[in-house]
Amino acid sequence: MKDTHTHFTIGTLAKKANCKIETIHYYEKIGLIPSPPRTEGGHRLYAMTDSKRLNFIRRCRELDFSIEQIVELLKFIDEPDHYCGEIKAMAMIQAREVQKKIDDLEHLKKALNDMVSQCKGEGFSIDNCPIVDALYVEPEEFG
Amino acid sequence: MKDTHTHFTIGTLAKKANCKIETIHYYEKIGLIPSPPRTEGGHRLYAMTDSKRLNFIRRCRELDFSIEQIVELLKFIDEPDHYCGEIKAMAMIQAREVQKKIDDLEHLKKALNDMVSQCKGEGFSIDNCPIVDALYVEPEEFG
DNA sequence: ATAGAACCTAAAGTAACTATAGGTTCAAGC
DNA sequence: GCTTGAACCTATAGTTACTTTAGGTTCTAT
Repeated sequence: MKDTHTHFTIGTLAKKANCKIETIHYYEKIGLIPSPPRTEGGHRLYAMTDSKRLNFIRRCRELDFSIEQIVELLKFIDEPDHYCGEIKAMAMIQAREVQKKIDDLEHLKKALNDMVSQCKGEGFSIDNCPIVDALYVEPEEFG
Repeated sequence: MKDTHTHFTIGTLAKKANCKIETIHYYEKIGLIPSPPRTEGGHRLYAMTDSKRLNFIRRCRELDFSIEQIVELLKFIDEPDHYCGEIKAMAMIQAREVQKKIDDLEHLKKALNDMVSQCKGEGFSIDNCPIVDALYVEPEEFG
């Protein structure tokens, strides 16, 4: 019996991280995750650490972080010799970025909800739709 | 004197819609906006209708609608027999999507802030990182 | 031993633009 | 009328973060 609890194939890793095998290949190619050991035949073998790392990456991607930003975040993890001050500073910068993104999205949400609440959905034709009107905004200077 | 009030060049249109000339070229190429008439020399000439349409497209893009979704929205606008219920539905779906993203980001922000306040001086490794722990979600079946 | 699932590499395709190259036209100033 | 430079033209390549395709190899279960 193989030690399937501590070592698994790329397909299993993909399922664990909820992504495709090709995505893992891609991350390896760009150096976001390390090249794992292989079987005799060349199949990749992963461990829990890899799963955690990939999971982190995928969650960050879901949150719209760019690969470049994730590289930065992973520095927190990959360089444990960093002093606390540096880590703190980077985490704070990252938190500010996140806040900015939240603010942007709140704005977006409000715009969408405003449109929705002004529109009764029925009885309005396109010529008389608040959503269309809301989106057809002329710029101040070039009307 | 040219009729600059009703006809303008691509550069002017770009400014009106707050986008680049190349983006307009691109939209024309993919058929999102019609090919306008040209001058003798081949320069594109636009009218107010074009400006309105492009403005609508750009606003939708700002709201994270995909080009494909915008094609759908424009169908509703181009076919006056449609009611705006469809547009409302799409806006609602979009708003829900945005809310989900906000919730995730709030989570991440908390994780980052927690990390800042928990930082005591040692570095974090992959197995000992508050951010990773906060983001790592065990998959249901594959723990 | 063999079938088929899972894996491998390399290259091309996708969305929604952006950037570059190299040439043409237009409008203003002399 | 001529020149100059901004604005425009086309076509192609580059960007990000993957996904898809093609064609071949390995692994595992019967």
